[in-house]
Amino acid sequence: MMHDSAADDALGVLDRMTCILEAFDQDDHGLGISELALRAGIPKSTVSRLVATLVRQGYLERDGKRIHLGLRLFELGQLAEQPRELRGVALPVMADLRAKTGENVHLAIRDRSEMVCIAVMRGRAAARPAVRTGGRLPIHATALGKAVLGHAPAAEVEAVLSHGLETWTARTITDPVVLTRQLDEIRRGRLATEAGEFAGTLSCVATAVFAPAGRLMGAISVSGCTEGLDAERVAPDLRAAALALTRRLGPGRPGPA
Amino acid sequence: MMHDSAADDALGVLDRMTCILEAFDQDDHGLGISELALRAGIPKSTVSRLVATLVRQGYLERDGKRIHLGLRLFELGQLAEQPRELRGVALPVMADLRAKTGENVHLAIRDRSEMVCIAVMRGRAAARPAVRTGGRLPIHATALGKAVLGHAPAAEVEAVLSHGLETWTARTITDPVVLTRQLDEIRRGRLATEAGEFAGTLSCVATAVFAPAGRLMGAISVSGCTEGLDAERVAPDLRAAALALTRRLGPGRPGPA
DNA sequence: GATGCCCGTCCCACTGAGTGGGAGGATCCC
DNA sequence: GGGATCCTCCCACTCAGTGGGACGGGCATC
Repeated sequence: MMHDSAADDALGVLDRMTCILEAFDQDDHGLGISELALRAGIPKSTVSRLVATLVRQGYLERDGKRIHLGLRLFELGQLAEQPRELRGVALPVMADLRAKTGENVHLAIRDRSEMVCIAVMRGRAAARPAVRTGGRLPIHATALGKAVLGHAPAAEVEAVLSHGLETWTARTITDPVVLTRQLDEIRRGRLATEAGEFAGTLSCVATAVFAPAGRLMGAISVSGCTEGLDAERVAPDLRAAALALTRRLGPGRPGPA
Repeated sequence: MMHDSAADDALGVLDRMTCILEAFDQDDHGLGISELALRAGIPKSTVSRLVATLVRQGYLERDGKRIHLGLRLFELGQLAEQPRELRGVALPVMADLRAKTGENVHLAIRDRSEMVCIAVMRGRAAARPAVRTGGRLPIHATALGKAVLGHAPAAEVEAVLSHGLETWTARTITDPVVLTRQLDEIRRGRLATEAGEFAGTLSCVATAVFAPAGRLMGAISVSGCTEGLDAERVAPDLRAAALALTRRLGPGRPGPA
């Protein structure tokens, strides 16, 4: 039982569950047991049994043969610490920033070498945003990522660099030296920018968001078509938004425990 | 091992995990292992080990001794079928409804005998909304709940009634006959209303939301202080919003599989 | 700096929860 | 009706998971 040729096989029930949950992506409208078993790399009979349990718990739902992610995940997700802390206070600030700039506004949190998008607001006439809420972005190829990374401890920056800088477009920064130089400037107060480094025709300007105690929380950005977006124009509004966020994050808990 | 006096004890790892995740509620800012073990009713050493696994998977995060719900839950939650299907198309419609009425606007989905709130927008000068996004409401004591229940199959209505109608305020409807009569009217096309049946000073008007194929999706509501809210005034806007939602839900998949 | 308290982790012998190959039954399509 | 799929159920095997208790660290209090 449970012996693969390679060395990557999952061991516990929880790992199996994760494999199942992660088999879903945004454009599935329900998967069958067989498809799920295939994607998760787990025998069908095991998947069938696990799915039954997960349905009972509300993590999955099923409608005949179609299985999809359940309401309880949404519920729990709304209680997740970092998004909850930020989203509530950020939405009005983001709405204001969108009104002033007319562009797409994003709020994201760092997770290792990716950014997880916590909120998105679509600008008036702007391009379709590159992520949905809950989506992930590469940290080194986005303004949001660079804004956060610029204020992260050197060890963590190193971890990202050594992780390898994946190429997304011809303009993606893949040279650690170039990236490090940009991060230095960001640390000194410049806004993080990005032009076509992640998706062909999109550009973005971002800045880090701090809690009052100085704790780094995430980043907020303004983005739109590369031609239409004037970084100089949106800079003051973006900076003001970040400050407003810090203020609204309230007295908060003191720094790191 | 694992023998309780009562007959309610959880058996599998997944049940244990659920107990742990559900031990968190909205006003915790991180729990310790001991507190968690206490709430979940699981031995400390087991909790310690499970938490380590859940942290590795991203469902939990820990900062020193404080443990809280992790980003991955938020991520997965955003992929949950029902909220995803509705939220995206609903937000503009809700914003519009708020602009027209000035009151709080809610969108909710049914889960057994409760409604899960999928989106909330706070009105201009309105009372604080009674739920946050991701929160639950009793189905029989809210307009949102009654709006959905009015269009549910008789068997499901029966299940809710036999489940017992919990008292929330002096005005909560606890008589199955009275509730059934209201549901009949709602089925015939009346808007669902509620005045102080859930929370003392709040009132609400709601209507069901259908997909184009006629599939019942959830409900949308307008709510505010009992004195300030004029059901007659908001009714046309509310009905228009529900229709707009159906239209925006697109061709969609055909009815039940 | 000794005492007590509470914290979270680790150890390890025990065992039943979880496993998965295969049978079985339903459904659909050619 | 034959064949291809799909999902569930059965059941003997065994290893993943368990939890009592020992352990070491942090923090008041005396």
